[in-house]
Amino acid sequence: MNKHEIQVTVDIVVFTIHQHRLNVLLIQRGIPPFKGQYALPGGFVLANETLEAAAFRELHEETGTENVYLEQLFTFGDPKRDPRGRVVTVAFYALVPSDQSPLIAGTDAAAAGWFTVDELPPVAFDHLKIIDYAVNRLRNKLEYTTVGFELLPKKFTLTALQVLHEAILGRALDKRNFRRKILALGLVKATKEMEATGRKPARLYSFRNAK
Amino acid sequence: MNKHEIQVTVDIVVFTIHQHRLNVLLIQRGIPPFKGQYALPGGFVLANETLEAAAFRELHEETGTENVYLEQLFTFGDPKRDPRGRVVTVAFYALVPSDQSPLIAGTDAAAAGWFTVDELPPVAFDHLKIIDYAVNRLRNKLEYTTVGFELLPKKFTLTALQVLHEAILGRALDKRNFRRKILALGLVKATKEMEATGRKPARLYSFRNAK
DNA sequence: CCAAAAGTGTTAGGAGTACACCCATGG
DNA sequence: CCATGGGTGTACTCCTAACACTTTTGG
Repeated sequence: MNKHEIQVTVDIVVFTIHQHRLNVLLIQRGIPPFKGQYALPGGFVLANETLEAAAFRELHEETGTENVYLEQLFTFGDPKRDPRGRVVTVAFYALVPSDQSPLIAGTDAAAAGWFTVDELPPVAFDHLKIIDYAVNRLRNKLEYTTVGFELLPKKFTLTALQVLHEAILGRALDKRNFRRKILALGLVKATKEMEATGRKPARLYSFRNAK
Repeated sequence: MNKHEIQVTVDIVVFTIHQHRLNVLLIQRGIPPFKGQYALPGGFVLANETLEAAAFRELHEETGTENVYLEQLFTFGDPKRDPRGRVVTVAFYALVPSDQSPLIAGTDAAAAGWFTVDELPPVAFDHLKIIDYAVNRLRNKLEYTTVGFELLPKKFTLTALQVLHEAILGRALDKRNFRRKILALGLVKATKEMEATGRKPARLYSFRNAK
C-alpha cells in the first residue's frame, strides 16, 4: 500500500422544491459514526468509475432517483473531517423536479426525508458546510443560467417558475418584471394547455431545449 | 489496504502577467510518464494536511513562491487520466504579482517556465483541460470580483490594471469606461506617488483592503 | 357575487458602451 | 518641438425596479 492513498467519497446535495420551499434530501445513518444522525447521500468512489458516475450510482442506490441534473461543487479535504480516517469527499449537487421528488425508493422511507434548507436537523460530518456551499452555488447560478428549469416538470406555469426562483433566492420577486424577463430570454415557450387547478386557469409553458 | 483507497494529488495553475499577456507556469517532468514534457506543478496530498495546504506546499517546493492567492477549481477523477493508476487530482489556481513572477526558485530554472496561455507547449496528462478550466474561471471571476488585484504589485497605475484585465479577458477595453468603472467601485485609492517611467508621469493607486 | 390567482404597461434611474481630444514629460 | 502614454466628458441604449388594476374561473 502506498502511503499516499486516501479514501475518496462523493456526497450529493439533492435539492427539490416542496411547498414553495427549497428542500434537501437527508438520510439517517444506520451505522457509526454519527449513527442515527442525518447525513447527505454518498459513498466511496470505486476503482473504475468517474467521480460523476460514482455520484449518479450512489444517488440511484440510496434514493432510486435517475436522470437528475448533477454538477460538481467543491472538494472537502480537511484531515479531521471524518473520525474514521483520511477521507476526501467530492461534493455534488443534484436537482430533482418537484413532481418526481416524493419518490424515495431503494431505501427505507423512514430513514430518508426532505428538509427545508432553513430548518435542517443536526447533520453528520461537515455536511452542513457542504449544504451551505451548495445553496450558495445554486443561488448564484440561478442569476446567470437556466438551472432552475431542472427543478420543474416538463410543463409548468410561469407562477410555478417564479415560486421556484423565490424559494431558491429566499425573497419575493415582482410578478410583472419576472414574467417579462423570462419571456425576453426566449428559453421558454407557451404550450396550448392550461392548468385548471387554481381559480383562473394558467397557461403551461415548456423549456425550449428539451436537451 | 482498503480497496477504496485512491491516490489524491493537487495540481496548481499558476498565473501571472508578462508582457501584457496572461502566462501559466509549467515544469518539465524529469521522470516518466511524460518524461521531458511540461506539466503543472503539483503532487501528492500528505496524510495530515488539508488540500489547500498541500497546494501551498507543492507550490513552495517547486517554485519558491509564497503568499500567493490560491483558490480551488475543480476535481478531475477520470479513471484513465493517469497511466500509473487511479489518481484523483484537485486542481487549484494561483495568482502571483507580476513584480514577483520572474523568481522561480527551488527548482532548476531550465526546467520551469512561463508560457502565454495561447501558445502552450504540449502538456502531460489532462493538464491542458485543467488549464482551460482555470482560464475560464479566472475570466468569469474577473467580471464580478476583485481577483485581478492579486496579480499586481501593491502600487500600480490604472493603465497597468487595465492591461491586466485585457490580458485575462483577451480583448481591448475602453480606457475612459474602464477608469470610470474601477473608480466607481471604490476598491482602489490614489496614492500621492507617481510613476515616472512613461513620458507623462502616471498616478499610482493602491488596493483599498490590504487584507 | 365573492374569493383567488392570472395576467398585463409605464416610468424613472443606473449601468454599460461608443467615441476624440488635450496634457505633461523626456529626449 | 515631437513622440509617447496619461488623463478626461457626453450622449445613447438597455436593463432593472417600482408600482395597481382587470380578468377568469369555481363555488
